Amino acid sequence: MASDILKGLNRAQREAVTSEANVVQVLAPPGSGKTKTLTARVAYLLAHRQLQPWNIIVCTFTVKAASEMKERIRGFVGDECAKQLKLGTFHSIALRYLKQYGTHIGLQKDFGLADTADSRAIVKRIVKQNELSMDANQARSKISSQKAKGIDAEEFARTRKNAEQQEFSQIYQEYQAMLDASNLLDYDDLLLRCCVLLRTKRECVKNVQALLIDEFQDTNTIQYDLMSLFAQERNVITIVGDPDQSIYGFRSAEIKNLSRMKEGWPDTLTINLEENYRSSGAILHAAQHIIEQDESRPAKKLQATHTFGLRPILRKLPHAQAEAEWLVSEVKRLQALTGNMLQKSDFAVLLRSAALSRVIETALGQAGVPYRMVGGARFYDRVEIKLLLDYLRVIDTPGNSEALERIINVPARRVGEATVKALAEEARIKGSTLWSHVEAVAQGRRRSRAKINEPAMLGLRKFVGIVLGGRKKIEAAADGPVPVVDILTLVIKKLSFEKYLSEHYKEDHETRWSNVEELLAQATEASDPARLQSLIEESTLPDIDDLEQVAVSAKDDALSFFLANIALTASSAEKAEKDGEQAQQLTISTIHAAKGLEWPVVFIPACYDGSIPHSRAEDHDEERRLLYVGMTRAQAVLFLSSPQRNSQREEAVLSTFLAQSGVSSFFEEHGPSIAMTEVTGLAITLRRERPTPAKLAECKKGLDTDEDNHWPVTGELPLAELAKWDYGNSGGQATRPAAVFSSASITMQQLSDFPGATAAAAPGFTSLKIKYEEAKEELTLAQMDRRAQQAKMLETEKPKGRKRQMEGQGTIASFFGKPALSKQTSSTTSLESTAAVNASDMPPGFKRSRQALQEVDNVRTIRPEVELERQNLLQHKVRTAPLLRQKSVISTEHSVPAAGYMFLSNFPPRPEDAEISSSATMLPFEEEDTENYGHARPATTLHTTSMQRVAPQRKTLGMRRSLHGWSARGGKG
DNA sequence: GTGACGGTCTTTTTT
DNA sequence: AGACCGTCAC
Repeated sequence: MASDILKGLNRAQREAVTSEANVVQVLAPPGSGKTKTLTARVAYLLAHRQLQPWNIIVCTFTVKAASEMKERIRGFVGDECAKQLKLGTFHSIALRYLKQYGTHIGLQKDFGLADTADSRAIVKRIVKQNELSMDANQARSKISSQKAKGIDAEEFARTRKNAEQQEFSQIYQEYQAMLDASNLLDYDDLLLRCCVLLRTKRECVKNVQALLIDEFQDTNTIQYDLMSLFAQERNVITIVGDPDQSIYGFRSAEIKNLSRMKEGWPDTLTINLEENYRSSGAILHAAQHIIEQDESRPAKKLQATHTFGLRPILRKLPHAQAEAEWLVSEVKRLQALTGNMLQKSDFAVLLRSAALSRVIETALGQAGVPYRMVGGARFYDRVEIKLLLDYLRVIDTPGNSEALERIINVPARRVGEATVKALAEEARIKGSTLWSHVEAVAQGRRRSRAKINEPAMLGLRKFVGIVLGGRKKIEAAADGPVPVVDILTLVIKKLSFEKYLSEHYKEDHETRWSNVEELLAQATEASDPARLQSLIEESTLPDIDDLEQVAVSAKDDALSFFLANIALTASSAEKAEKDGEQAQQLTISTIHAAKGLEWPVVFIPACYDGSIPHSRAEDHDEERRLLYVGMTRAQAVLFLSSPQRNSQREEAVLSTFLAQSGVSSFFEEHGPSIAMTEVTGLAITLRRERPTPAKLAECKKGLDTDEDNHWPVTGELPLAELAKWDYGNSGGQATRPAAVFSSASITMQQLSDFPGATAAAAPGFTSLKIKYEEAKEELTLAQMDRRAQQAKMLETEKPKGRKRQMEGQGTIASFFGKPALSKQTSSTTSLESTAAVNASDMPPGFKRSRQALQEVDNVRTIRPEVELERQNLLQHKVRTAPLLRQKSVISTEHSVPAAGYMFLSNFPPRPEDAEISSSATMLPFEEEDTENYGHARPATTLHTTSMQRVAPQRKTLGMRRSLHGWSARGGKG
C-alpha cells in the first residue's frame, strides 16, 4: 500500500507525503505535481496514521478541483473510503456545517442562498431608495471584501465614522437586514457564519483529525480563520500553494497567509517542489522570465524535466477578428501537420476576460470547430435556466424577494415596473415580505393602496397560482423526497415555456430549449431517491456526542439541496465531461478558471495593455502572475498574440509584461514550421505515438498553406485585405503615394502565389489591381525602412544566422510574412551553418556550448531526442546569443550558459555515453537520486535571477536528465 | 401612465 | 450578454 502511494513521486514530493510533521506547507510551482502530492498525503494519513476518512477535511477552491481530487483519492483508497472524506470547496463545507448546526447560532434551518444577482439587486435597491451616491456595484464588492476580512455590518458600523464610510455602512447594514429578512445567506456569509458557529460551538469540529487545503495562496482572511477553526482540535494541517499563482487578490486573497501560518504554527515544515513535469523547457523559460519581472518576488527554483521543445510564439495581428481567424488557422494547421496527433480537445484558448471570447467564438463557429466555454457564461446563468431556477427558488424560499421581482412579470403578464414598485413599497411599510403581500393582494385578502388595473391583477393571480402549485407539490410529497422534477415540470407547463422561448428567441430557441431539457435531466437525477440519499449521506457530518444536529432529510431538503448544489456548483461543461462525453472540442476559458489545468496547446490572445494587465486592475503584479498562470498551462506549444487594434478598434499596445526588453528573445514571431523533427518533438513531450509519414502526408492534403504566413508578422494587414480596409471607405479614389516603388518588381508568378490575387483577377480587376499595387508600394516602403533600421542595429550586435537569412531572402518574402526558415533549411541544418556564426561575436558561454555541441555531434550514435535538441539549438542560436548578453542565467550551485542549458542540460549523457562527459564542460552525476530516476540525477539546479547579477564565473556545466523524454523514448526505442 | 421593444454602448477575474 | 434609453402602442 505504502509503495503504491509513493510510486512515481520524486524525493521532495515523497517527503511532503510522508512527513511526520503536523503542519506542512508544500510550495508547489506550476506542473510540479501539487495535486498528486496532496492526494497522496491524504492516502498516507489514512493508511499510516489510521485516521478515519470522515474525520478528515479537504478544502479546495473550485468544484472542479474538488472532483478531481476526489477522483484521484479514490484511486488510492477506493470508492467507499473516498466518499466518506469531508471534501469540497470551502463554501460547500461551510454550508454543511451551517445546515446541520446553524440553529445554534440562530439561523433558520431552511435558509436559502443569495446568488450574485440577488445581492446585486438588493444593493442596487438600497442605493436607489436612499438616493445614495455610492455606486451599487462598488458597494457590493466592498461588502464582499469586508466580509472576507471577517468584518460584519455591525462591526463596521462601530468602527468607521467618516462620511463616505457612513454611507457605505448604511448600505452594508440595510443589505444584511434585507438578507436576514429574506432568510438568505450570501456566499461570503457561508464562511463568515461558519466561523461564528465554530467559535461558539467548537464541539462541532471536535472530531477533525486532519485538514488539507489546496491552492492555499488564494485563501482570504476569513478562510484562514476557518482553517484555524477546522483544525483547532488537533492542529494537523497540510497546505499546498504557490505565491506565484496567487490570482484572487480581488477576492481578498492574502498571500501573507503563508507567512502568517508559519507564525501561527512555528513548527511548520516547508517543502519546496521544484520540478516541472508539464511544460517544455522553452515554455517554462519564457514563463519564468515573465514572472521574474516582479522584483519583490523571492527568487525560486523551477526546473524543466522536458526537452526544450518549440519556442513559444508571440504573434502580432492587425485586429481582433484577424487574431481570431489566425488562431483558428493555427489550430487547423497544427492538427493537419501533426497527422491529427493533436485533437481538438488538446487546444485551449485562455482569456483575461470572458467577454473576449465573442470574436473567437464567431471565428470558430464559422470554421466549424466545436468548442466549449468554461467560466464566463455559465450554464446556470443562461437567461432561460436562471428564470426557471428563480421560480424554484421562490417556491423554495418565498422570502427571496429578488428572485421574485425578476420573475413576477416574466413571461410578460402585464405586471409592470410601476405595479411591482408599488407592491414592494407597501410590503416594506407593512414589514412583510414581498411574497406574502403579493399573495394576500392576489387572493383579495388585502387591498393594495396603489391602483392595480384589471390585466395586472389577472397576471398577479396567475403568478401566485404557479408558485402555490409548486409549494403544494412539496406538501403532497408526504414521506417521500420532494420530486424536484415534478415541480420543474409544473412550472414549465404553466408558463408554456417552450412556446415562450420560440416566440421570444426566434434565432436560437432550440438551443435554449435543449438547455431546459438538460436542466430537466439534472432535476430528474436529483429526484432519484437512492441517489439523493447517498448524496445526503456523503454531505452529512459525523455525530458529535451531546451536540444537537439538524438532520438533513430527503423529504424536507431535496429542493434546497438541488438549488444549493447548483449555486455552489459547476457549469454544464463539467457535467458533460463527467458524463464521459470527452467530446472533440476545443476549450475556451478564462485564465482564472483554467488554473490547475493543462493542455498540449494553449493560446492566450489579446495580450495588450488594458486587457492584461486589465485597465481596471490595481495590482499589476497580480496581472503578471495571471499571465504566468496562463502560460504555464501549456505543455508543448504556447501562442501569445496581440491585435494592433482591440475589439473597439482602438489602438492596442502590446502588454507591458511582453514589451520589456529581452522578452522577445524568448518568442518566435509566428507559428512554427512543422516538419518531422517537430512532430517527433511534440510526440516526445506529450508522450504520444508519432504518426506515420503516410498519415502525415494525408492530413497535410487538406491544408491551404503549411506555414503561418497569411498575416504579416509585423501585425499589418495582408495586401488583399489592406485594399479592403484602408481604401474601401474612400470610394476607391485613393491617392497615389508620392514615393515611387522601384526595388523589387513583382512577377506575375509571385502575384498569383499571393492569396487573393485570383480574386483580384475577377471582374473589376483593373481598379482592384491599382489599389493593390498602391497598397503594396506603401507597405513595402514602410517595411524596407524599418528593416533597414533593424538591419543596421543587428549588424552591430548580432551574428549572422537564421533571422538574418530570412531577411536576406528579400523584401518580398518577408513582405508576405513568409516563415523565417523553410522546412527544407531546418531539416538539413548542419554544423556548417554554425560556422557562419562569427565566434568572436558570441559571449564566452555561447562559444563553449557550441564546442560541446560539436562534441556531441562527434558521438557515434546520436539519440533521436539529442538530435532534435541539437537542431532546435541551431535554429535558435541567434536568438539565444543576445539573450545571454541581456540576462545572465545563474545557478545557485553551478552556472550554466543559457544556450548550453537549453541544449545539453536537458539531455545528459547516459552512462554508456561516457565519452561525452570526458569533456571539460561536464559534471559527474550525483548518485543519491538514482532511485527516483532509475539513473543519475544532475547536481545542477538552474535558476534564473534578476538582472543585477552579472554574468557568472562558470564553474561547471551541469547536466540534467529529462525524465519524460527518456521514458517516452524508452517506449518506442 | 404603462408596457413592450429595438438600438447602442460597455464588458475583470469567482464561490 | 446586459444595462440603459428612446420610441411606439395601448
